[in-house]
Amino acid sequence: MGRTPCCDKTKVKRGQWSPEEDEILKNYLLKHGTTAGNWITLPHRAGLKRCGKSCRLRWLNYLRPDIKLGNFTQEEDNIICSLYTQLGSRWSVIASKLPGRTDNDVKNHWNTKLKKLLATNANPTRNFDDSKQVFHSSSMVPKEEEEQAAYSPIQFPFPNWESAGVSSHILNNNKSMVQHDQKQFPLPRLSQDYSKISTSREESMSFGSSSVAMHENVDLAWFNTFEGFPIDDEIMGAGLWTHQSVLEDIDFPVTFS
DNA sequence: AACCACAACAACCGCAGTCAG
DNA sequence: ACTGACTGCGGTTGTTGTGGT
Repeated sequence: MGRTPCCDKTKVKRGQWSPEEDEILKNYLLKHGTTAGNWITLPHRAGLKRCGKSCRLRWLNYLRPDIKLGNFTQEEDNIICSLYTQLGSRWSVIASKLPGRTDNDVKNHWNTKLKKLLATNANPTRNFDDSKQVFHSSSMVPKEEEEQAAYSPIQFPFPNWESAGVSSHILNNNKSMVQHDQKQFPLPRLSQDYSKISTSREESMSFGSSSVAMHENVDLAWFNTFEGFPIDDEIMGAGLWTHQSVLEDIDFPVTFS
């Protein structure tokens, strides 16, 4: 026995919403709210020939008063990319960090723009050239790394890190000390074998304003920024998510390869 | 102008979780 | 504890717009 359909699809209108339908739905929900009754019966109550799920989606994604329309900002892009590396495709959670944005909006934006941007920026074959303090591609890619890349297209926790100038901050502060949360610990030296760093969903995490990747061959690689770290406002404005709870789970100082 | 390819966005579908009866 | 209604979510598809040839 199959699942009971939520509505009779032969009797409901489908496809694009007309301005008139939008107006009816918006007026009804502004007057009665979304909690008076359920979504299934709402179309009938409001006088719409639509599926309840369709009404809900239309309201949540486009008609709500607090919806933020228009292009995504660079800051929002960075937040999405950063959270995607940590959470995967949990669009509703990611959208909750972006006021006014919906999960559908974020998902579409990722699928049409950010995923491609990432594919361009995050070449999984990159290696770090310590002498030149840059990353470059290598034609020699171990099979293990190819498999890792296939598992997760995300190779860096912050896909725009290079264009944002993050690498220079990492590299210029190898010997610095930073202070954070009453603790002192050395900034790590980034592994020269950068290609071994994995940021698969299980292995990556973020804390403070810093994104960190862990790997069996690289105890910890410092990617981005840290409070107390001499970074500029532009990068701070990238809006990387603070995850204090993770910070509390880490014993400092950590070791670096 | 017509056609095609691609991008962007809107909407749908079905599954899984939640909760009340 | 079980069941079904309902909701929320993420994957996918459909539609429209735009730029190139």
